[in-house]
Amino acid sequence: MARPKEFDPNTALGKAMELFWRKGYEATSIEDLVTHMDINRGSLYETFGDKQKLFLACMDRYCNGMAASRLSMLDQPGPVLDTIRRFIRGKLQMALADPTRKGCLIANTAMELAPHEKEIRERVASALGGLEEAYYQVLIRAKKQGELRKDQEPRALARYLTTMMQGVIVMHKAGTTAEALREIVETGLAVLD
Amino acid sequence: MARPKEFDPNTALGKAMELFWRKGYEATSIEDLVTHMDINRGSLYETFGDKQKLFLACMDRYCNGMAASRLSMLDQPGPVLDTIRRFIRGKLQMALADPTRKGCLIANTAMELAPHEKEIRERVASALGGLEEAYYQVLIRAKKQGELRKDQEPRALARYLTTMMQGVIVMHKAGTTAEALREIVETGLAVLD
DNA sequence: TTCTTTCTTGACTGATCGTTCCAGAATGTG
DNA sequence: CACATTCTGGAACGATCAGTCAAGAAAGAA
Repeated sequence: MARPKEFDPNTALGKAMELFWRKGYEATSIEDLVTHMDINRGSLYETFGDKQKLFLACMDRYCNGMAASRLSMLDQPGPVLDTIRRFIRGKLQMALADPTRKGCLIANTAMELAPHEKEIRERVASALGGLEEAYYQVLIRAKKQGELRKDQEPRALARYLTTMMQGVIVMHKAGTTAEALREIVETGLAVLD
Repeated sequence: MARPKEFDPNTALGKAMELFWRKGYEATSIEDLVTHMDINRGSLYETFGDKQKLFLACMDRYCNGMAASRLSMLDQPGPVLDTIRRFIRGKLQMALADPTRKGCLIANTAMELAPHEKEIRERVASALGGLEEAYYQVLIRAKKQGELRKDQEPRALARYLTTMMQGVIVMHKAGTTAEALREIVETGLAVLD
């Protein structure tokens, strides 16, 4: 009869995600992971496969969290564009509340690994596409409710908003002040006016 | 009498910069550098110090190139805002012409190392500040010539433009198409309208 | 030609890398 | 209690890491 695991794979995966998110892929060693996840290296390999498979699982875990976050913030009553403004300002607040300035795992990975790893590039593109699609669906409603001008294209705006927030993440990691970041976001949101 | 070096330190530095720019800091080994720079490891250490000092020298080299590029594109005649538009579109063109999608060394470094390395964070902030300042000087002229509305703040717009381009870099590395990137940039430039 | 200084070549060091493997422990059924 | 199966702990493997060092080569002045 098999001995049950002494660790919870899901909890361990969450811890691995935190570490990869903060340090990146290359700078995170198996030793780092084993210590942070509080499991032994044999269990890590048996449960997750290898370092890259673990990383991919972490990206999935992160994207699941993002998807839930989008659902809870975009499906809200009131003026549609305000929904987007609140969502984006909320995202900025969350980033500003993070003293380690680890940014977004997807953006981090886009920069570090996407140009070199096809499977990772596809995962990143899929994640960004999901975020863009969420904006798009909301902007379509905004268009229908007359909140957008004729020349304001939902798809273009959705892509733009996704991109702008990536830029905010880069500036945040570079050390830009909270005040400056808020100003940048407000300036960028002017595209919706 | 000393034997002269068989390699040109400036040429070697340029090659190191290319490699760090493409692969990042952690993923680039001394072996990679030695091979790519076409010098031997003793010369690398004797000339540049160590890996991190070499990296910092590469950042300086990159920033010098950026500064020259800004000068040559921002000081131009004609409507001032068009100068910025051309500069940004030119930057996008340069990025799109790069099959390796290596992005911008400053943005890459902001994401990979800035949160963890104080000196690197300062260098990154300085570089981004220089770019922002260039936009700012041009936007002040635009304001004076009546090309900006009263509510359009040069400093806010300068920060915003710097940020938006970081976002474009992330999306480019993530695999976004040229068409989509052009649309994003045009949408983002609408803030200047 | 000799001598001094510096360069190149590449071996070497100690540490760490990702991954595999083994001994002993723990689990639960028969 | 015995047994089969799985888990934990952590050593070990082969490779690579950043950085150091020694032998021999090259340069040019005396």
